[in-house]
Amino acid sequence: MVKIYNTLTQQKEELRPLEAGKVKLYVCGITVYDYCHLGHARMLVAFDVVVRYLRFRGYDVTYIRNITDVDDKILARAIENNEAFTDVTDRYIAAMHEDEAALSILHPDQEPRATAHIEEMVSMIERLIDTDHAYRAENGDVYYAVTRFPDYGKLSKKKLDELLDGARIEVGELKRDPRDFVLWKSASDNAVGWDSPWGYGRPGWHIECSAMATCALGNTFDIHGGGSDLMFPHHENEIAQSEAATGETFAKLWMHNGPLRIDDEKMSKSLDNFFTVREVLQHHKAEVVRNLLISSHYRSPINYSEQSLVQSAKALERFYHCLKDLDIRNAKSLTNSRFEKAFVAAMDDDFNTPEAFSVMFEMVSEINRIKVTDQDLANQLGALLVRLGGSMGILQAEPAAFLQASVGAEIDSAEIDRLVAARDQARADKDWGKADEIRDQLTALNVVVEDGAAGSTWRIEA
RNA sequence: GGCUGGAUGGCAGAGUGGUUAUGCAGCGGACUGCAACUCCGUUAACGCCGGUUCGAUUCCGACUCCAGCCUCCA
Repeated sequence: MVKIYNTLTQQKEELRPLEAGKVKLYVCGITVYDYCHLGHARMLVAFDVVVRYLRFRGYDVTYIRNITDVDDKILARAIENNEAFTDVTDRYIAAMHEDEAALSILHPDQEPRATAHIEEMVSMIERLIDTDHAYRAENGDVYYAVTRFPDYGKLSKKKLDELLDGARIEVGELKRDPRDFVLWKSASDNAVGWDSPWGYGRPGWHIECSAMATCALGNTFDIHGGGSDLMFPHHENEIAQSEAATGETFAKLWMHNGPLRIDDEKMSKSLDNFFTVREVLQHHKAEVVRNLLISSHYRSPINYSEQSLVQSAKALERFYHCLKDLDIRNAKSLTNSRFEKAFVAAMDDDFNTPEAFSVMFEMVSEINRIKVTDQDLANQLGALLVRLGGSMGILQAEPAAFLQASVGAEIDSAEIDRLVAARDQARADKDWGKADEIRDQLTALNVVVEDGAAGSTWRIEA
């Protein structure tokens, strides 16, 4: 029984899909005007774990994550670079797919783009105008009349009159109410845009998700997710638009992942602490980054720092060290063990990855303890460990490959093998001085040698 | 100012009305030529003040501090 924290009700709820065994999930994706940053990665990984785990639990998940491929920032970037806005979006969509692949993020089942759903947006806006939830301003803009939706604020727990205090009144205001938000922006004929009943223009940001989500999943679906910073106004507005247009509940359950911080500061361009995924992956193993992103609960803030990366790397080293001597491939995963039950209980409880990790580390201890005396059981436990790790998208690499991989510096593994063999010979000759000298050379290369019963192995020190 | 969430051992980070989270680090021991890896043992915590209770880190209330959102934002 999977329980998920619902932002709407502010409590954990049992997952009861509309259709038994099937989960329909919509997540707000990325606006593609630049490379993905670590905050994006956090969101992508958080929902990747949701999808992987629900599938692990036997659910048939339909995962939709949109791409915002038209908006002011994209258009500004296109002008800046003197290129077509589609050149900008094509480039960053391709880059996003590369980043996702590197971080072992599964493809959504559909990746709808805003520009491919203008028609649906227009017809939704028409319905909103017909029902007096929206109005056309003099210049062709269309606004949503927030006061016409009594439930406005139910997701972010804001009261309409409280919003008035903070609302910014813009110069040349065309809105009837400062809290209203734009559904359709009029545009000059030479700008990017589409024809509409209200004139040439382009859609507002919020309407695209309402249109694409209902188009792909129906008026009502199971889970809607996104970053916590999207809760207001984006998700609040999605609810207002969709529920006013369809008269039905939009998403039953809302999930929000917590923010990513950099060295204990909010990540922002002004602080110049903005890391892109590809920058980070030049210096760190993708799995280490991914593991860092799931080592805290998805709703908590995560701090990204050199220290937290080292911790993540060490945790993975412990796993892979344990798996290294096992024969996983020919082992059958243990079923129904107390470990699996504890793991499932942890993950069923709102995807509690830290608690799941504690179970997995207990498995590591157990495997290390018995691996000499009961190789068979150790292999089975190892297979289980890999299977459980798979439900979170980790531990799928070859242990030796993980341990000997290095990022950034080129490693000459043949040379290392030669040094290790030479040291082994020196040890066989009981020439400790020479053996230690070679080890010093290896240490200088960031290589740690480990002498085992079956000979010496090496790994790259994180 | 409003709303939401948080304050746990040296660090990271779960959880629980009474019993070891877990990882890293520390300490003692085993293993090792010495290490590394691993194992065994071990130290150490629940912001502050009240209340409920036989008993609270865990429930309730006040307080202090922190973060996020209220503007584009994953």
